Amino acid sequence: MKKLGRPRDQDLASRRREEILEAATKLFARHGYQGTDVQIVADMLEVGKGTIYRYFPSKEKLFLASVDRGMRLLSERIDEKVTDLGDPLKQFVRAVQAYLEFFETHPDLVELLIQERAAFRDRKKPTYFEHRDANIDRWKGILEQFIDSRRAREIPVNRILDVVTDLLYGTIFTNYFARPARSLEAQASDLLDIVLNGILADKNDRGDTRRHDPEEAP
Amino acid sequence: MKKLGRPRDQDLASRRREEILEAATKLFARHGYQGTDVQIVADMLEVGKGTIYRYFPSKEKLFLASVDRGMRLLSERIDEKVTDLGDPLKQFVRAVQAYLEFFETHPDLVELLIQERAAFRDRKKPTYFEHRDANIDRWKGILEQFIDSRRAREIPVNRILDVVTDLLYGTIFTNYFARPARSLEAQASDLLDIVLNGILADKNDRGDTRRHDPEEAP
Amino acid sequence: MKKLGRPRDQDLASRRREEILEAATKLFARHGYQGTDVQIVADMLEVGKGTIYRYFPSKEKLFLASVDRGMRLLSERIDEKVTDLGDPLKQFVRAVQAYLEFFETHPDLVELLIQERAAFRDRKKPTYFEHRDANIDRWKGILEQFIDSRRAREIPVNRILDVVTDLLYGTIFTNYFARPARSLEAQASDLLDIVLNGILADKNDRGDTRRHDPEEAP
Amino acid sequence: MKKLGRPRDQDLASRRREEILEAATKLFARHGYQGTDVQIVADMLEVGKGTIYRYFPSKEKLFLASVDRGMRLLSERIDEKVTDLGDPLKQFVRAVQAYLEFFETHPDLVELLIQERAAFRDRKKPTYFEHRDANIDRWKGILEQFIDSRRAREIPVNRILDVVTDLLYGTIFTNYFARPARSLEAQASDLLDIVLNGILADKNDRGDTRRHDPEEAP
DNA sequence: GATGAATGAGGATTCATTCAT
DNA sequence: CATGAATGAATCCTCATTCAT
Repeated sequence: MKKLGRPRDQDLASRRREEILEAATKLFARHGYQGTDVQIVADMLEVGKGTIYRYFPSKEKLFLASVDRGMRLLSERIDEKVTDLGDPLKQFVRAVQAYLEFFETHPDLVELLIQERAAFRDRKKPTYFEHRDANIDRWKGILEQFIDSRRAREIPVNRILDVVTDLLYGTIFTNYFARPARSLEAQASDLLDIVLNGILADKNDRGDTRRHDPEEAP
Repeated sequence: MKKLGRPRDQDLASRRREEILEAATKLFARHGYQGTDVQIVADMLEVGKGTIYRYFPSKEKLFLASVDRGMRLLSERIDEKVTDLGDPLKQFVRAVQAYLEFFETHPDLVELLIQERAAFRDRKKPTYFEHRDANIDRWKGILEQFIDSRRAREIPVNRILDVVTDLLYGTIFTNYFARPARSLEAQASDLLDIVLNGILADKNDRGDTRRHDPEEAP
Repeated sequence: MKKLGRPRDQDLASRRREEILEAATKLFARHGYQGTDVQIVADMLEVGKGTIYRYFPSKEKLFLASVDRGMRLLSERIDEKVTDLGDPLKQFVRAVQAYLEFFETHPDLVELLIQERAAFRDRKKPTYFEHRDANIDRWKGILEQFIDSRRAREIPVNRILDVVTDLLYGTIFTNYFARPARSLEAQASDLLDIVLNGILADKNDRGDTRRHDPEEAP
Repeated sequence: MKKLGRPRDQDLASRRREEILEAATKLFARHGYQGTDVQIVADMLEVGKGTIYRYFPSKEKLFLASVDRGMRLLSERIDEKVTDLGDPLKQFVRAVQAYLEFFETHPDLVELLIQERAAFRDRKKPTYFEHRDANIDRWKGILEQFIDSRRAREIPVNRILDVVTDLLYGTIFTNYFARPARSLEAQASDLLDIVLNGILADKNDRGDTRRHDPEEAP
């Protein structure tokens, strides 16, 4: 007697969820979190507003699920690109390229990251950093390998990763809202050139930059 | 010849403006743009709401003026620190240090930058980039000098500046909302070490990172 | 001649109705009329929401049927207790006792009566009064008998019934939401003592209470 | 410098509050709590909806303040009528009369009491009982005096008050929604006649009504 | 000049009811 | 028959802005 009547359709449900997240991502990116009425999400999908609320209990949850989906897609993309590469340097380079590529083809996600920070300032660790922290150990391992092989200078991996992740983070924002369009490959290459080689001609030209104290002249 | 000296009212008015901007900065940072009622700004200053509107024609203008004030303070601070330094490398290093220092002591401004992007997504070039663009040529000159002197590798200055400004931009955001507190000097130093020297032990270890095409194996 | 005996489905249907009303009574009492979603009634019975609508055409009808069921149970209970008692006074006393007892064991019905008045203020004579009016003539007869036998004072039975029904009505509400628990028997007894005997020591001590006009002192 | 600008007008504020409560009482009584949109309160007063919210932070608070105001008016009215009467019986009689009178001229309050119980079932002790409890001790004293003077039978005052307050409570509800209009004086008088004198002709005619156990025949 | 009283457009969410499966 | 997916009208409350005092 349990299963009379219309059966619950799990497949339908997850297809719907996905469709809704796709539309929501687009609209939250276009209009911002506050500027997006749940109604317009419903309109875009040609369903009733109540339907959205069947799948997501609130606008907030809908938004956060959209961000999370975006970050999952990013992780998957990077994993795909990096798998099967033995050389740690190659893995590193590919990851940087994949990261920049992903955000170029998914600019909506950049917007979502900003919106999330703006709207949930004090309620939630940003999804971006949650995902970053979940992956960071793997990259520590890869970089350590690379340093152990003497191909990189002996810099604590944490410092390298801080600099690199900050640089990438800053890059996607700047690309997104203040940089004239530009070839991705060129950009990745330039960025890597500097990170890998630095800008100095001579590595000994910089005595006063370590633990520099501005008050105490040399 | 009624009044000698500076007109008193002018002064009063600009002191008021400044007070309002200071309070507004704090509150917009704490509650976000949407979350900040003009009323609470008035409350913090113990004036009527109407008074705020006498000095700023709208909440939007008040907010943008707050951001602008913050960016002006940043520019002034950097200028102060850099003036009188002859060596271009020293100027560069000091500017990076001053920038990071400023945002550490003025975290509210980081928040304001995010809020501005989130709230005025499509209405306005972010104030941050307006200021950056106003200063960038000066830094191009400094870096060119540096390169001409053969102390830096011959990399187009635009590329260097893109990487460095992206890195700084990413750093202040990450510092602001996801990094455990850490000595500023150490951070500046680590960042500069990598930017100046790169992470590779050997500058010839990277043939495949320029204009890399992932599909075409070497 | 397909089916002998009572048609099975008829039975099933009315069992279902009864189950639904039982659950609905509990839930309407717990959450109020507005606060009770049809969904939670379905959930409690582990059926689909549509099933509820198969048995009751609307939430309103479901609610009113719940109240009606409660009042029918009350009437039945009182009839049971009163049948076979010859003495009119005994019948009266037993009815009062049974009434108070019933509402003590069915507090949900008190809540339903309030909810009905609150929600259908202007759309319907309260079910409680419909039932009361249906029974009142019988009690008039009983009381008249009692008065005719000279055991009660010659007071118009309508007046007595008004006072008694008002008192009972007030008692169940007060019991329900503002009285510390107390023995039912004691309560019934106290109430009847006052109604039957009054509170005065001397029946002549009250000249100024009949048709009293506060402006005109005696 | 404190008191420049438009001064706060305390008088205006409390006049407004009173006006709003008056309108709200009428409308909550007419349409019920749920059925009353704050907008229609605003409309009745020809002000904006926001104005209502300036004076009461929520619909709930507005409603509860309306009930409270009603109960305060009732208390005042009874106090007025009872003051300066020496005889405890007279005070009692007058209070009963004033109570019934008040609810006859303020039927809206009856409705509010029902609505309050229906809507705030589990969130709040009903305002009616809060007020009743605040006054009950005074009446205990008065009745005790009366009993001590041997004019009333020796019944615990609590029992008397329970019966009387229940009766009054039941009466106002029944009057309000199920009784054909009737002279108040007559009603008060009938009610008091029964409470004071009881309905029995002979006080000894009721051996089986005290602590009656229906199972055990006499 | 300064104030704070008034306004009302705007937006998130709920839930009774319908009906395709 | 039974179900649960879909719907959208209904409703509370916020807050930027105006302007009489």
